[in-house]
Amino acid sequence: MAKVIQKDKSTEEKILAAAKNVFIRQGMMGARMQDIADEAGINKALLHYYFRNKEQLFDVIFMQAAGQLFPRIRMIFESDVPLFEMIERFCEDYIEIISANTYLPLFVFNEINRDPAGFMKKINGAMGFPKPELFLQKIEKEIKKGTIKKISPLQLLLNLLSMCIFPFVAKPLLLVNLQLDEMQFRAIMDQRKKDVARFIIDSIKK
Amino acid sequence: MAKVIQKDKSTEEKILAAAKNVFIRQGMMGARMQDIADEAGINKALLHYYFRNKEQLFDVIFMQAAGQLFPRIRMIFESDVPLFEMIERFCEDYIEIISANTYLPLFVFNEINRDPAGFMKKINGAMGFPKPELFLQKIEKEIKKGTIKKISPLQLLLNLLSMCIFPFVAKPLLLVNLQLDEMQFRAIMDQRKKDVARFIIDSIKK
DNA sequence: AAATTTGTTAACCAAGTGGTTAAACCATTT
DNA sequence: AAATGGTTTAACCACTTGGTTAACAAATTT
Repeated sequence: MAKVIQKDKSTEEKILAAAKNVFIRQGMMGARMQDIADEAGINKALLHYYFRNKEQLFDVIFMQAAGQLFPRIRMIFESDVPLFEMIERFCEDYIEIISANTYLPLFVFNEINRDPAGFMKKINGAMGFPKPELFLQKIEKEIKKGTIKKISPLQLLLNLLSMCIFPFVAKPLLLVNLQLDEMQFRAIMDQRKKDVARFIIDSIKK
Repeated sequence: MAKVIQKDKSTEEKILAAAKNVFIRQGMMGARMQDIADEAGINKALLHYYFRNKEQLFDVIFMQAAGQLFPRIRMIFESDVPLFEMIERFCEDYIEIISANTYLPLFVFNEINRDPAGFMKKINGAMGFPKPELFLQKIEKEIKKGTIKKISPLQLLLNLLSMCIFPFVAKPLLLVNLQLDEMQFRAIMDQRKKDVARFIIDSIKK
């Protein structure tokens, strides 16, 4: 029970929390090791004691962020449920996951933009990137069955991803432009779980 | 074919072109004045001769980019045409405009994220940010008339923006993950102009 | 053509930058 | 209490950063 053989992790945790904040605010390039140390309330040398250098620290933060997102997306895309249910699940789960870390999408897209090949290598090496093949197949099957309208599966996938992910990318703009606070934004996104799914299904069902 | 050896291009133009590339690749924080000078093929001191400092140079680039986007969006949102036509126009025009500069959305969202209040001040001072009020009103009117389904106007606006803008934010991911080249991406986005409008209208019309 | 203004450069600088070092601190073990 | 070994710090270092200077070259004006 109280078998805490682990060394005291409070410093490491403080560093990770601080680094996450700074990297999100400033990006990999803009982040300063001194800022991270200050935010963690420690000496800069101690950063290098726990994480050899900036890139390694960033990778830990990034993989930690990616690790809490991609595997769950993957599971949804690989689950063998009917198309409409898969759409509903994706909206529900994706928006729920990201609502706890709204910064994630912009953070991830910036990293991909900075180094697309390196990103895929990192991710695929560690956990495998979500592949939407099954989702695309399901769409084609339903079209052939005649249960949904004829539509490009790729375009439908883009629509689903867009409507779930984009509002988080645009969050700072929405907050300042529509003068929303965090709670209102959260409420809108909560409503959106059901709205997006219904919006899509309404559009494609015959 | 490299036809124009840009000797006729003025130094200022060379700087602006170089700065744009570097700022897009590296972001405001990641960009180095030396890199911009190198890419422009000039001495670093000459950069400061034309643009006093980095921030001013960035502002020029940014306002130039914003200036070719926001006024046109504004015009669409303020044009007095029926709802469905406004949706069609938005998809058509937005995707067409951005296709010529696919980097713009991510660039803009990063800047907003870096300093939301400062962004609004800059933009509103210079050109006015597109206000979707008329669009929202039109939706409510159509709902009352009973020509479209009951739907939250804000959610519908988010859907429209998401589906038009997001694919450009996600472009590097799409290219590397779906193994597309620039031409294929362009073709998909071209197809999308009509597809998104129809997708939306199919979903909301009674 | 002389004087003046504009464009361009190499060399430089102060203030950071990521990263290292050596010494100190502190909880256990001996 | 001395020794141990992981943790933390102040001081430091080599290098990069944005920005400046002073001299020079090329137009432009007189």
